[in-house]
Amino acid sequence: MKSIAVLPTICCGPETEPLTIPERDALASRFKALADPTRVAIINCLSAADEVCVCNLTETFDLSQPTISHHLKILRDAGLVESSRRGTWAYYRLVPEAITALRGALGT
Amino acid sequence: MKSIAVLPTICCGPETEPLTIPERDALASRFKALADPTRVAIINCLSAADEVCVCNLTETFDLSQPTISHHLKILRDAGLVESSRRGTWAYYRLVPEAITALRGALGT
DNA sequence: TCCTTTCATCGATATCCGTCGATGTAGATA
DNA sequence: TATCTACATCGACGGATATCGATGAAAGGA
Repeated sequence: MKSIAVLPTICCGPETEPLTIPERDALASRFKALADPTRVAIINCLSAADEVCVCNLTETFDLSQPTISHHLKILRDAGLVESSRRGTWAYYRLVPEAITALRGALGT
Repeated sequence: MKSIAVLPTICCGPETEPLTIPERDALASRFKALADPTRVAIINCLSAADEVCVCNLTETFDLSQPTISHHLKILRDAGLVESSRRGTWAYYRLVPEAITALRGALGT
């Protein structure tokens, strides 16, 4: 239910303008969210389904439940995923626009 | 003068296969190389010209020369840039295929 | 040969990050 | 109310990382 901050500028292409400091910080923050094998796997897992319950993730990965929750928070803060609770369970899904925006930052 | 390891699999798209552990590790390593504002700015700087001398980078950024060299090594190890020495100077350039491959990993 | 310049590497340090157990919170059930 | 489950948060610990000064290596010039 959050608005998605879209990357305003392109990072690396043939005719590329210099990034401002806030822009390069924002880009690095987003890449940092993907700079961990577990988080890459979570994103990959979410991309295969509309929604994934946290309980499924804790089963899939050989990590403690707090660790999974920690990674999900990082992905949430980066705007790459969003969550919603239904009853006792929390379901996470990808934010496709955020992925697309990141991809766009890597060139035209 | 190095061969470029191309990302074999796509991370996050509509019909996406699960990543193997080596694949997700390789992807995370490459994203980690971009998970720093200085390195994002270096990539952005390199994308604006064919080649950039290290001396220009040390002038551009308010960081010590060893720190710049450290970041360049990380980008080199990730295969995102390559370098060549001519005389006293070292010139760095982008590896466009690596950037393209990373972009491809973020979807079709 | 000696000195200067350019860049890479080394060693040290402060901070960041991934991980875990313990605890808190909210919903469901009884 | 009491209790159980699913998930988030807290606090702590160990390992990784960004940064620096000092040093090394290689090339050019005096």
